[in-house]
Amino acid sequence: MLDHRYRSQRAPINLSEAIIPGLCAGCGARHIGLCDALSDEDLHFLASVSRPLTVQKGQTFVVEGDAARSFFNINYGVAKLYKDMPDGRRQITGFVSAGDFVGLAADSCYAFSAEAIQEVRMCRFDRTELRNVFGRFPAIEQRLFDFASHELVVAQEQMLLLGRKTAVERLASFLDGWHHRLSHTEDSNSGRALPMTRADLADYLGLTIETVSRALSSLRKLGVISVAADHGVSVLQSTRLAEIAQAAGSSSAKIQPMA
Amino acid sequence: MLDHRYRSQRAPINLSEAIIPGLCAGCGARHIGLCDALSDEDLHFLASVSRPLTVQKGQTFVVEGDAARSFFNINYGVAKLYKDMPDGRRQITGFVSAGDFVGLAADSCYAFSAEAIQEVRMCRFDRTELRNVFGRFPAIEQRLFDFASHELVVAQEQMLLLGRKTAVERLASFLDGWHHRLSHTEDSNSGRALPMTRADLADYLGLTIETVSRALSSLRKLGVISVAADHGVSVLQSTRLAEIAQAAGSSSAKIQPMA
DNA sequence: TGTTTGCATTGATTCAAGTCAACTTCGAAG
DNA sequence: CTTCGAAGTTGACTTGAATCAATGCAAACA
Repeated sequence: MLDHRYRSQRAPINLSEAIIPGLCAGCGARHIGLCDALSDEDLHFLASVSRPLTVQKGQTFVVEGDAARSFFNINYGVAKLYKDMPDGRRQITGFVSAGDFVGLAADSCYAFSAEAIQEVRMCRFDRTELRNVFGRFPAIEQRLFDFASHELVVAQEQMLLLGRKTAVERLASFLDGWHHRLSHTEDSNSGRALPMTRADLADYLGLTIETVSRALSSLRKLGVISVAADHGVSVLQSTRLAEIAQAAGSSSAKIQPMA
Repeated sequence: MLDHRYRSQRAPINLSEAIIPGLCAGCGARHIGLCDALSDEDLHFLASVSRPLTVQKGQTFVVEGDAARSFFNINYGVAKLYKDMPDGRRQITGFVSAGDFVGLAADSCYAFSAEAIQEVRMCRFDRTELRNVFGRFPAIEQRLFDFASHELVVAQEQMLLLGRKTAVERLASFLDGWHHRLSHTEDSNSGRALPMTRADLADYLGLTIETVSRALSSLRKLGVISVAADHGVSVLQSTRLAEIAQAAGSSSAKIQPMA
């Protein structure tokens, strides 16, 4: 319900890529919060501080520790953000898709790496121009602020997941969240295969691929989801899934002893 | 080193509490990023949208799910932010102290609860006035944006900790971070007892109190820390502690086989 | 058409952290 | 001074997820 603000904002404008390189055709400027008509001067300015960028599946476009020169706004596709430990352990901190900003969690250097798990198209902004962009388009600053606040809410939710939930609860939480995310995007075909591999899920949920697989089997056996031949996951009972995710119904509704 | 921006900014101004109820005596407006002289009109405005607030140790001042009407800036003391599950499991998402903002991770409702673990003094702002405050003091908006970005970096770091680190690594990471945090605050008496209980540590690190205790014993036996009679923790070898926290030296410098 | 290869699933076993329980210490209350 | 209770430590045992290992399966390829 919250994602709505970030994902399903349809603007009447439809600026071609030829005019504003940084903004994709078809979606215009809606992703970055610009919904009003823009002056020629504004268009020229936007074109000067942003560039379109397409990265292929598997390609890394942000490397943890590199100087944080760019700031991205995703137009199409899904990418994973992650942190690696020297011995190879990896934690995926989030998946980003259309409308999301990438590059907030950065000071002089990026605090994470980013890799496309599908073909990803985005606008790249020069980070040094960010203040200027904000000055000219306060709507973008506000939108970015709201996005950051929302990311913090999501991050706290994820900390609860990683610190306190069981494997099955983690899977249920993720599937529940992804399900909602899809329903707010145009392509609400909830029966689709997930764009990420089991390894990505494991790295996101703080588990191993084997445990992810077993947890999916558990949920399947409970009749809450179904797993297709291509490993795609469909939610059959979304309410039940949400209950498992929040551990509701199991002990929150604990019967009070009479004594 | 990053905390420096948020914690050790000393402004020459020293506005009394009588003039601006929302700003504490002694620190003036530096916490919220106001370092220039303010006009009478500005002072009056600030007084109208903010109020000073003191909460005692153990007192909860933000409840998850409540309407997010206020926004806080901590002046003194330490508070814990946390999320609870219906069956009692708890995850502390962070500890906040002087200079920190509380209330970012909120939409219409707070996404977390907050409880003072020491006496805490803070400024409370009306959230509906936030836009007006930003409009009048762009420095605050910028500071808040920087703070939010930094919180995201910290949150991602914590996700890595909760998802992938061992108990000892988690403790080492926390102690290393707290050690740095202290060194940037005025009272850099690194031999101090931690303000939080073992239970708080456990809820922050996704462990049980017994495991926290055992991990502290491990680090003590390694000679990296010492634990005082009052359970206060002192760092003896900060470099070693940081290495353990990042799992460096164990396998990152793995010797490459000759073959 | 068979082979390879990358994912995914499932089973057997191990292990790090959780659970249960005993004990210590210390400060506050009586 | 004694008692009490909260907080912390340590030990014995259990368990949920990790690890190790085998197998399935379909797309890519020779």
